[in-house]
Amino acid sequence: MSTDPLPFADEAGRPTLRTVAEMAGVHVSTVSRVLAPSLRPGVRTASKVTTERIKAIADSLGYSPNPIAAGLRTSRSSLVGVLVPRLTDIVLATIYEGIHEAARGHGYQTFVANSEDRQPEREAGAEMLLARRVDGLILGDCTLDSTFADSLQQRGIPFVLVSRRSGKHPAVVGDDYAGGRLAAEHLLSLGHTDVGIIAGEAYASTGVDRTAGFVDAYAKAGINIPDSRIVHSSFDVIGGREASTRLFASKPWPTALFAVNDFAAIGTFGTLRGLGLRAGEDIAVVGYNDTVLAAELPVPLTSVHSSMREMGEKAFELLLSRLNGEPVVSHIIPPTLVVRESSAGVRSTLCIGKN
Amino acid sequence: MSTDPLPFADEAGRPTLRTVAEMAGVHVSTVSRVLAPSLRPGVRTASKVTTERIKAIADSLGYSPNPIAAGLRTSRSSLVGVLVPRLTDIVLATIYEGIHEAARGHGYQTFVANSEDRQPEREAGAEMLLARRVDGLILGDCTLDSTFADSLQQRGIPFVLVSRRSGKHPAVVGDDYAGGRLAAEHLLSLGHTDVGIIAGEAYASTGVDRTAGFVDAYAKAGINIPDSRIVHSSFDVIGGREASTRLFASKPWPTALFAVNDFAAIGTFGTLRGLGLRAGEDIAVVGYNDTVLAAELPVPLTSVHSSMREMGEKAFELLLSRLNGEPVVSHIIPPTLVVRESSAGVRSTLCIGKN
DNA sequence: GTGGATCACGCAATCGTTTGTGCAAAGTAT
DNA sequence: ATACTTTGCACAAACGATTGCGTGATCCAC
Repeated sequence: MSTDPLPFADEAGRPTLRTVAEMAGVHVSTVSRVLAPSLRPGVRTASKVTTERIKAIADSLGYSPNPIAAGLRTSRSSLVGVLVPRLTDIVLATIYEGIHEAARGHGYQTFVANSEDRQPEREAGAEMLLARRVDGLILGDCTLDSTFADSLQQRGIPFVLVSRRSGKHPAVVGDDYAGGRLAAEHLLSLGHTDVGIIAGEAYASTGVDRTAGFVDAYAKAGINIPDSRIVHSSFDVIGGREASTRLFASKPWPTALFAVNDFAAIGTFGTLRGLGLRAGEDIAVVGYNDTVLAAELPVPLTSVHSSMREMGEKAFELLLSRLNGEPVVSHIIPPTLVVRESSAGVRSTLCIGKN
Repeated sequence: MSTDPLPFADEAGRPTLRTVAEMAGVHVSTVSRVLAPSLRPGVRTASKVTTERIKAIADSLGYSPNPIAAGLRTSRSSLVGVLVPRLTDIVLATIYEGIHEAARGHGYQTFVANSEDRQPEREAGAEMLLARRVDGLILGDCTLDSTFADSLQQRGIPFVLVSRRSGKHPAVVGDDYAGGRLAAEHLLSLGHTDVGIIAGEAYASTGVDRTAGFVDAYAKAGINIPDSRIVHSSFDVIGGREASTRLFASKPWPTALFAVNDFAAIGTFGTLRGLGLRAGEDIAVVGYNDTVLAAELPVPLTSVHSSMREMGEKAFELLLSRLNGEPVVSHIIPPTLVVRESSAGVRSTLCIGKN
């Protein structure tokens, strides 16, 4: 079944550069130059005929270069590290898939670590990735207040941010402010003057900017949203449930809800139901991210669509530019509003009657 | 701000073994033996005093070994590759988190690749991971029919399966057959005799076993579930919607639904709603996996709980045993049923009236 | 046909660790 | 004191790839 053991193969029996060189009757350095042509100018290649022969032999042997050995020599790993709060958050998982795909397309692989959105884990995760000698970092868990990104920059580590912005560091984010405004204008057009906001974590630019865009759009329409109508929360179902419970602790109830995250929006459904309110009938609910679930819920959820996959892809490309020493410019992806039944027909007057 | 450049540091300015050796006035080999003590018998270590001194210097320098260089020498990478259909599936993401955590606890890191449940991507992903010289593989996307695992075994590559079983290969899975039976017994106890099954992909043992357990439990109760009531689907919301649409294409309608995946169960909600049926009132719905969403949905979803995180952890431990040459025994995790409103009060008689 | 440029390739050092072997110094037994 | 074991460390050879430099051979112009 198995072929004869190759000469000069590695421990696992894989052909090495030497195997190919020996079979082609040339020196390993020639093989290396043929198989991993340096991009730099002034490097001389082999003749056409030798090149073809070497490539043919490498192909027939199924040679694949040992990235560990190459990495040792070049001190480049073709690896990028990705730090996310958690992969079980579908938003981050989708962004990560985008990063992963773009990286693959450029000969890179990705390494991911969860930070749980906690500083010790964040630092430990980054150090772990750096210990693995990643070429650069993509941070999906940056906080507004933290100096973590600053310290990375001081250390000269190439990185970009994704999803959340922080300071002036290069980042690929959605236009969260505009997204918040879209949600606000939609609810304003339906006549809602008393709205509640499930605002997400106060340290994440996503929630903060979406909330700001929403509040400002209301202000522009002459409506002030009091602080009591803005409740922070985690970006998940539990967070939405808890925040909405607080929002509905006393009357009058708002006639519409804006949650800065679809899962938080889903979390409000339980609360509403407990109060005898039906989303999409008695109260309007708008989420954010337009995750795959939004359209398929029992009550399809109106949501601000952000291209998460694209965000991941762009983030990798931005990091790649940075690694190549090219100028980097932050990228902002415009959102769109997808109106569905959770808000479509819920005009404010209907709700006011209920209260 | 920054300290003086270290002598014999690497390109990025990190201290190397040589830096430590030079400062301690000993040879690098001594430092290596102190800092990375070999487990093998017969290796001689340094004296207590030298050991302490070296460790102190390494600590103060913040030395961290270069895994690339170590990997080149030992041809071990302390890396395990994980192959999943997709990380945006929260079930796999949770399993992956479990793997990741367990790996970290043992000094390993993980590399993940998506296979999209397609054979070419599966092979490409595995080859990529192997090219990166992972020490072993954890496959979360094995199919029942495929010979992929067989071929890996023939090549002598250490691997274990997780979530899905295939052949006799070592695996960590939930007891899907028992889980299907739990769901069936619950619905039987509510008097449902005409049930539909959203069975998942025909190539995945999870869906197949859950369905078999369910069908067999019904058979035991003297009720035969016809093939027309068993519809295959993808393991996501869309799959649930499509499958349920087919199930309800003609009357009589089933009075209960068992979906082998929570997301597929959620997908049925849209269909049911379109037909004027309300899950938890007119029809009973049972899902599988008890994902975080299940409890928080507008209609909380009855679901079979499987410990996905634990599954991931155990899978890593199993792989570790295999890597250490210890005997490996497959592990089966028992499921439990969590009853919620989507089925709790839906007795069959109520539904029959509707039909 | 000679000088110089260019081409095609080999040589050898190197990346940072690990580990088999060698060898003094110290310890132990006689 | 001699012989013999143990201890504590240094030496050097790997691991597989990359790359600056050197060197013969070939080519072109004159």
